Amino acid sequence: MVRPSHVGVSPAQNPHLLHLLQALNLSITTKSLLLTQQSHAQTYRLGLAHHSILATKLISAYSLCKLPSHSLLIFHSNNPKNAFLCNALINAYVDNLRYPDALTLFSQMGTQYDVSPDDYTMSALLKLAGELRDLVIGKSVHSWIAKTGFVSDSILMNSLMSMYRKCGSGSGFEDVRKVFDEMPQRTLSSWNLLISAYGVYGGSGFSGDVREIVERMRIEGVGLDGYTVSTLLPLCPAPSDGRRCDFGREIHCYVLRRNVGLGSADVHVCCCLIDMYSRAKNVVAAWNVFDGMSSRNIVAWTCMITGCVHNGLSEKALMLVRKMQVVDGIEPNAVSLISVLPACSSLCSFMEGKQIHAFAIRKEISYAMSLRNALIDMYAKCGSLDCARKVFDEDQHVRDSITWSLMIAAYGLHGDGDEAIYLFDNMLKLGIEPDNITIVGVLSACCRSGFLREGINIYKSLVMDFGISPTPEICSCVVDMLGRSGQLDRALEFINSMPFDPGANVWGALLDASIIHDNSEMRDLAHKFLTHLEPENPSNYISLSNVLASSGKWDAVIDIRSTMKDRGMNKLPGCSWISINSEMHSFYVADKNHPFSPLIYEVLDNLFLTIKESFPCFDNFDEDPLLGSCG
DNA sequence: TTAGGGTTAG
Repeated sequence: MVRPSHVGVSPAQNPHLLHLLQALNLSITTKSLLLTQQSHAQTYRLGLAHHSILATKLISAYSLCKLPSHSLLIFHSNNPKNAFLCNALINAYVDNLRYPDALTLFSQMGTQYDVSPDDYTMSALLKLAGELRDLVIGKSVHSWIAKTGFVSDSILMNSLMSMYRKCGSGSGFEDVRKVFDEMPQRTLSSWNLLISAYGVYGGSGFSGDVREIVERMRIEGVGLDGYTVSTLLPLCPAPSDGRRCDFGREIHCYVLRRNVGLGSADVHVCCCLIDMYSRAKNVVAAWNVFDGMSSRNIVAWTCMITGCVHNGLSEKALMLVRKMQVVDGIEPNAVSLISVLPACSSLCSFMEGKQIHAFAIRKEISYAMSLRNALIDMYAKCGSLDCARKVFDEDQHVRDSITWSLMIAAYGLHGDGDEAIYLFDNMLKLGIEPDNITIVGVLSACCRSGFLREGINIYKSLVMDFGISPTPEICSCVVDMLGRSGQLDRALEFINSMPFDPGANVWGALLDASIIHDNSEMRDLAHKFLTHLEPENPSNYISLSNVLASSGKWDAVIDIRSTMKDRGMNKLPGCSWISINSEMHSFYVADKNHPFSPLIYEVLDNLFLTIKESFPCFDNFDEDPLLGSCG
C-alpha cells in the first residue's frame, strides 16, 4: 500500500527534525508531559509545527499523557489530513475512552478529509469494538479485512482475535479459534491470544485441554515467552480442582531452563508463579519465587500478601505490609490493603485493622468502594458493628450490592436480625438487586435471631416475586431455620421438595437441628446421608459421637471412634482466641493451661449462674454435653 | 500509529 508522503523535508536532511523526532519518541516511551510540551514548543521555534510526522507523534504523546484534547488541537492545526494523523487521533480517543469521538472521526475520514481508512484504522476500530463489546462494529471490520485481503496481515488478524475474545458472541472460544485457524501466518502473539481466549471461555467449544495448545506450539517449534507463561499459569488447576497440578511446576521449570522473559527479573511471570503456587497451597514454593526476585513492585508484594492470607499465614501477611515499605520503600495501595484486611479478621486484630483504615484515610484512598467493603467486613468480624456501620454510612452513593450484603451479614453475625431485615428491605426499595450471597446473609440473620416467620416470608417472596432460583446454600438456610425452630418434619419435607439433590450442608443443618431438639430418628437419617456424602470428614462423626456419649451409649461411641481410627481420621480441636493489648490468647475446649484459668472459669461460672437465674429453662445447663466440659 | 500477561471485597 502506498502511504501518503509527509509534508516537509526528511529527517535525514534536517538534523533539527531528527532531534525532535528522537525527543518525541522519548516522550512517548516515558509518557512525559514535560518533554512532550518542550518538544511541542520546539516545533514552533524551528518552524516545524506543521510537519505531519511530528504532528502524528505529538498526537500520540499527548494521548499517552491523558490529554486527548491537546491531540485534537494538533490534529486541527495540520492540513491536509492524512491517514497517519487520523489514525493517531482515533487511537488517542480509543485509549482515552472517548469512543463516540473515535467513531465520529472515522466517519469523517472519507466524507470530510478525503482520507481512506487503512489497516491501522481497522486495528483501532477493533480495539474500540473490543472495549465496547460491540460485535456489530467488530464483524463489520472483519468483513472489511476479508474484502481487502488483509487476512495475511498477522498483526491485524491478532487484533481481530483480541476483539472476538473480548466481545464473545455465544460461540465463545470458537470464533477466536476460527480466526486463528484461518490465519496464513501466525506470530507468537496469535498463540498467546488463543490461550488467553481459552482462559476466558474455559475452553468451551474446544474438546481438549490447554496443554494440547502448548503441545501444538512445541510441535510447530514455537517457544513460550513471558506473555505465554503468564497467560498459562492462572489456568493451572489448584489441588482442590481434583486434577493434577504438575503443569504449573512444569511451566516453572521451563521458565528457569529457558530464562523466559528475564527469568527472576520478569515481575509479571514471577507474580503469576507466586499466585499459582499460593492457589496450589504450596506457600513455600511461592515464597521461594518471591525471595528470588531481583526486583519487586507493588503487585509482587501484594501477590505474596494474598498468598499468605489464603494459606492462613495472617501474621506473615501483616508483616509483609510493613516490610514492603521498609525494604523497598513501596507504599501499599488500595489493592494491597484489601488483600491484607482478611488477615486482621482472622486474627480478630481490631487495632491492626483500624491502623490500616487510618492509613487509607491519610493516603486518601479510603473512598474506594472495594476497600470500604473490605473494611466493613473486617470491622464486623473483629467485633465492631459500630465501626462497620460508620464505614457503611460514610457515603450512601458509594455502595454496591456487596456493601449491602456485607452490612446485612454483619448484623446477622451480631444477632441483630431486625436491623438485617430492615437493611434488606431498604436495599430492595432502592432497586438494588440482591444476589445469592445477600439472600444467604439475610436468611442466616433470621435464623440466628430465631425469626422463622420473617425468614420464610423473605424466602417465599424472593422465589415468587423475584423469580430467584434457590441455590443449595439458600436451601440450607431454610432447613437450618426450620430445624432450629423445632420444625424437623417440615425441614425434611422441604429437603424432599428441593429441585436438586441435597448436599452435605443441608444434611448438616438437619443433623445439628435434630441434636438440639433430641430427635434421634431424624439425627440418624441426617447422619447416614452426611457420612455417605462426606465419608472422610471427621466433624460428621465427632458431632454424633458427642451426642451418643452424653446419653451413655458407649458401645455406639466406641464403634464410631474405631471407624474413625480405621480410616485414619483426625480432627483438630476447635480453638478460640482473643487479642488483648496486642497479645494473642488462645483456648481449646476445657483448656486450663492459661495462667488466668482459675479467674476465667470463676467469671464463667458466675455467668452461668446469672443465665440460670434469668432463664429457669436452662436448669440442666451444666449437664449439657456441649457445655458441661466448661465447668 | 495497530495485538497479548500479574495483585483486590461478601
